[in-house]
Amino acid sequence: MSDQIARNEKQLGAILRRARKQAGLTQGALADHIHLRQATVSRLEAGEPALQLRTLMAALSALDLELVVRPRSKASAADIEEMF
Amino acid sequence: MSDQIARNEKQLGAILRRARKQAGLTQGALADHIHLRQATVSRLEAGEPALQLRTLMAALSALDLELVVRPRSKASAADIEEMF
DNA sequence: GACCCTTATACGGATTAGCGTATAAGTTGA
DNA sequence: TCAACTTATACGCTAATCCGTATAAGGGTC
Repeated sequence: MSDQIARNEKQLGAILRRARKQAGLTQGALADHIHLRQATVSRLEAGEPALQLRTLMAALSALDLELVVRPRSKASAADIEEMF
Repeated sequence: MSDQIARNEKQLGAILRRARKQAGLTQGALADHIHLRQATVSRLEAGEPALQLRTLMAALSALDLELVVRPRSKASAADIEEMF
């Protein structure tokens, strides 16, 4: 799988949806884990920008994911392997 | 600089603060760029969890940063650092 | 001390997330 | 085809964001 880069809410939501499915969870099951409603998970994955940061972090945590913040890469992800 | 890993809102806020300072911007200047108030930037950097996702993404964009979502790695120095 | 720049905090008001609950719409499998 | 599961959407409600504006609290220099 290639890098999961998110520069906006929609990309972030799409990444979360893929990760959740890969974990074999439904929106409802994930929502239970993080004590939020299934409707909220739905909106998160849909990329709504006005959701709370807490919702995102809770979902990431439940899916055992972490965020990395880095300068925007100009080149496509494919040609950057490791620089050192 | 090593990876900027964020597993919670506080770490994310700290990363944003470092990035902003490195860019030579004040909270007010950054707030102007993304059409938010200086007070909102302050709360974002303080790691308040209930801020909107839109606020985070706007700040990242203005600082020319992007997010990478990946499986959690082993505990890093950054985690232990802010672990109390 | 006094001054300036930056950051943190406050108040009233408008908008809205997330709640509980419920249901419509979409998807999958027998 | 159709039932079962999953996801998207709705309504009334409470609480909290973010707004504009303003001010208090730090931090540095003279």
